[in-house]
Amino acid sequence: MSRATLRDVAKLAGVSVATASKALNGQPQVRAETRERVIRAAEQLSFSPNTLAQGLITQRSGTVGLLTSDLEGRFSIPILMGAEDAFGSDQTSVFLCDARGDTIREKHHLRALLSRRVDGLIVVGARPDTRPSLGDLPVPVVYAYAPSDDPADLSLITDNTGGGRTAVDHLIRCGRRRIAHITGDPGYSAAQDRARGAVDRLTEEGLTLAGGEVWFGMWSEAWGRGATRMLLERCPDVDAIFAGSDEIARGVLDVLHEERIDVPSRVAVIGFDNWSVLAVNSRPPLTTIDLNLEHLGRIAAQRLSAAMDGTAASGVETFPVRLITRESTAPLR
Amino acid sequence: MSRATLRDVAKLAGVSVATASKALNGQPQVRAETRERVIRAAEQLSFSPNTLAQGLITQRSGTVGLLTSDLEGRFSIPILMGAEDAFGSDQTSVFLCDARGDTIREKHHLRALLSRRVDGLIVVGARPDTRPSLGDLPVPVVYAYAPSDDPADLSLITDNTGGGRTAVDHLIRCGRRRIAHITGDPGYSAAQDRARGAVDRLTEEGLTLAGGEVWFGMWSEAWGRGATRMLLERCPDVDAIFAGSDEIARGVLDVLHEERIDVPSRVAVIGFDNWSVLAVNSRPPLTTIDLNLEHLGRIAAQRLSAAMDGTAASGVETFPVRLITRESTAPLR
DNA sequence: CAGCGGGCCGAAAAGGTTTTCACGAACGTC
DNA sequence: GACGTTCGTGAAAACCTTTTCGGCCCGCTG
Repeated sequence: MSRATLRDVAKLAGVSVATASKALNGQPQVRAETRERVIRAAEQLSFSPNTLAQGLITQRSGTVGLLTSDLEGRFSIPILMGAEDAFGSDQTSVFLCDARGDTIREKHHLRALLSRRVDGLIVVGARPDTRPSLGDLPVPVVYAYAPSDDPADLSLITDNTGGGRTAVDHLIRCGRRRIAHITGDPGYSAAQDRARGAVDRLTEEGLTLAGGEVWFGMWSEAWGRGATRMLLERCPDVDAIFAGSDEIARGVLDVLHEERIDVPSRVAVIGFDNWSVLAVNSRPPLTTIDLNLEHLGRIAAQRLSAAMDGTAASGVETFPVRLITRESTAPLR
Repeated sequence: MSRATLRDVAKLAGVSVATASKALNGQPQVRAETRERVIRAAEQLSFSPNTLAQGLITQRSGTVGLLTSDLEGRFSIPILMGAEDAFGSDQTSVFLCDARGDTIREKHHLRALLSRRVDGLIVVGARPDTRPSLGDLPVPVVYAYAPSDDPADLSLITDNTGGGRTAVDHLIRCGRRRIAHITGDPGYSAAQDRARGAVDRLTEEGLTLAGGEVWFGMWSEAWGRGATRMLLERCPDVDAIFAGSDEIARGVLDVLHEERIDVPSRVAVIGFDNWSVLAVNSRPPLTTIDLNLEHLGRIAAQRLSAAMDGTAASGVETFPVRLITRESTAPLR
């Protein structure tokens, strides 16, 4: 099965390539009967236009690059799906490249992508902290998840502060008053932001954190377990725990369960990320905060399209997160 | 920042485009001094060749398509990484498309990829069962993870039977004799194959499954928990459990822990998949079977390269899995 | 000194498509 | 019957690069 060219189609239809092109592309200056003949010829040869040649002359390759450092991670994939969705998949295909956290590999991929004449670039960081800008490029770029350090770039991020606030707000609405916060590495802006949001909301309510302060540590179940044990010792009457990630929340649940402390009737637990393999399967299923990453991906695609059409934006846009209610939280009584 | 063409480079270097091309591509028929001049000009203009044009004439786009139905899943990503790795990333870029289990979406993506003149295709199924062949295509195809139903195609799969055998073998070497197997949906060939491997190895040793038979159910923690409870009731002296997935294994561990049954001293537990967020974080960390998917991806890339160079293969190749020993198994005593 | 071969370089074709422009025919108008 | 429109079609240029082949200049050989 070999590839037919437009010339083959034209010959079979008895017209010139120019006419064939116009017929297939819906240009008006061709007689209906002729168009019909061309289309039939194309089908008969199962012709499909060579996108490379098209790109060469239209100066649009119909491709974008997705440059990430978080492939096996769970962030780039939803973003990719959202983006794939927003570009019609027949219009635009996406090159996926994983730099694996390595700057020179990133440069490498960048060169390759530019050489392939991608129409735009989406850059997804591995963590929500600011990352170095790629600088001035011949194609539009949007940074998603991790913002660029250059305000002239366009960055799309999730609202971690708002997420912390939402989580605590939900716990308060459940009637909880003694709320603790166990979270990950304090070196991550995500940890800091979520904690800030949580504390802000608590302060509005005239409350302070159970346990006195935020329990920073690591993004792991083990830390969730350890911190929970310490927390229970220092503060046995805690009635809600806001975990900075679903992994941590799993550790929290594990220890509560071990101590025969019922969730949610005695202690409510809320996670962060809505990583479904963790959140759905836990006992009980975990209320958590969803980052809305597919949405972020869709917006990234839209912004990219806009920029390709000449209306580029810049600055940082923050997108709201979403509360997912499951069974690990419930009103008191 | 706009894109320089080879003609710009040639003009700046004071040579013809032909010479410029040869200079940059290391062709011998150009004087060293001239080459030097061209290279400097190229750097100065930060020239990068237009891959579309190159592809047009060499008849090679330097791209491959990865068609999957398992994006948020954990299988395609390692395969993608392996493939990206095996193709030099500067030589070949990969288009990632997710059909989301939808046949017409798959057709759609396929059209788009062929239109983009990909040099080859890797098809990754969502589950290890046989899937329909894409049929005769103008480019080579390799099926990975899920084999094609057409023996004329080339399929690369993991050895699930061998995995079951390896798991049980490990438990036997740990001195266990009363080994149970809790696994997922019996409609998955993976479940059947793993079970068969396990039973085979048991039979060789003159043993039978603790609990009398394989506990088929669902691929979830909840099933792991439920099955374990039933198992303990029917067969309280079980000394090892082989779980058909890490998710199930998590459920198993959870109940054992709840029942204060020590792992691994009283019951050893082994999982399947080496899904690290589950396996590494569990208590204790989970011994499991790794599918070696990156390796599968690398081989897929190699087979594809070979096919592109004219030496196509067909049939089904099975690749061994790998035992990852952590702390949920240990010799008795 | 004629002829020849080797070393470097440039002109041109090729790859597949889109788009512009010119051309011819058919038709209507005066 | 001459002229102006409109409609449909085709020739050719353009996109950017690689590759073939011919040509030029030099130095060498006979």
